[in-house]
Amino acid sequence: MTTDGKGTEQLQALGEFIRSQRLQARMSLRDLAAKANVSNPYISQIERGLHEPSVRVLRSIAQALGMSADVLLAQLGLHRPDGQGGEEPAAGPSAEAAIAADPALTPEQRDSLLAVYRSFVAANARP
Amino acid sequence: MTTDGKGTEQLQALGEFIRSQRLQARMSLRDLAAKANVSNPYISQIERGLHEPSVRVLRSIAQALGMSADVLLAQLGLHRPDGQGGEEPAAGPSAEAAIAADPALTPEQRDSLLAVYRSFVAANARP
DNA sequence: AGCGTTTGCTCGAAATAGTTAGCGACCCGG
DNA sequence: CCGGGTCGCTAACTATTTCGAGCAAACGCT
Repeated sequence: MTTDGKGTEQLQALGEFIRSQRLQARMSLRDLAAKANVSNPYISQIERGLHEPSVRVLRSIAQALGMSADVLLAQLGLHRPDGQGGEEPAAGPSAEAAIAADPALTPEQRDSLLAVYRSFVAANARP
Repeated sequence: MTTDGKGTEQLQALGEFIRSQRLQARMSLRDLAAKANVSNPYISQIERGLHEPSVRVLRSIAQALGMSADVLLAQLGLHRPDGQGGEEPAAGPSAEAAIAADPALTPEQRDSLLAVYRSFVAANARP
């Protein structure tokens, strides 16, 4: 009700993002669950977009993954529900090359960032 | 359990903040409720710290009050649990520009990726 | 082969977020 | 003094999140 319809997409994106981060950190569901003080099945459900976690849980997960909670909240659509800004210059090759060449990142961080980027593009390209 | 005990404070702070903003906008509980598509009693309970609203409701309230949802989330304790207040631009337009300009990403994805990137760089610069 | 552990998942029950209905207190016009 | 209006709040109910217990498949080990 209310304003449903596209929230599901956001949820799935959030879940895939969390999963990609967890795998990148070589953690099992139970590892992450323990580190975040959340039950393992619940993490599983969140990763598959079946539930919308509360801010408390979101914060715990973010902390357990060693990242700011803003990132996860951004996934949930913290900004405008309607992504209409009005300026789309486009043009330019994908960010992959720039990430891979950035000297401010460690190799692991580059890997992680590229993984996230690819997961985004993949999710984006699915019909 | 877990790490509770201070969450109540945050909740009350959030509630008082919302109430003050609502009063400043000369709105009644019912006005705000209607504008945010939430029931009036629930707003009342939130304002008195009896419940922790979900991100969905939080976003609606923020929008109805004409402010960014970040502000309300910050009230909820989004800030660093580690009393470190340093968030600096630092400048390093390496991959940032490429990510921001990538046309294969949705606006939300761009923001997320940028947030991850910045968190990496920040962690990197930390002793 | 077998045993034990770990992986991710499904299925219910408990806790909590959220709603609809309605109450007493207050204000203003008649 | 009575309606009719709004104000914020409480009570009872429904919907959702979150948890604990247990399952099948896949792993290594002797």
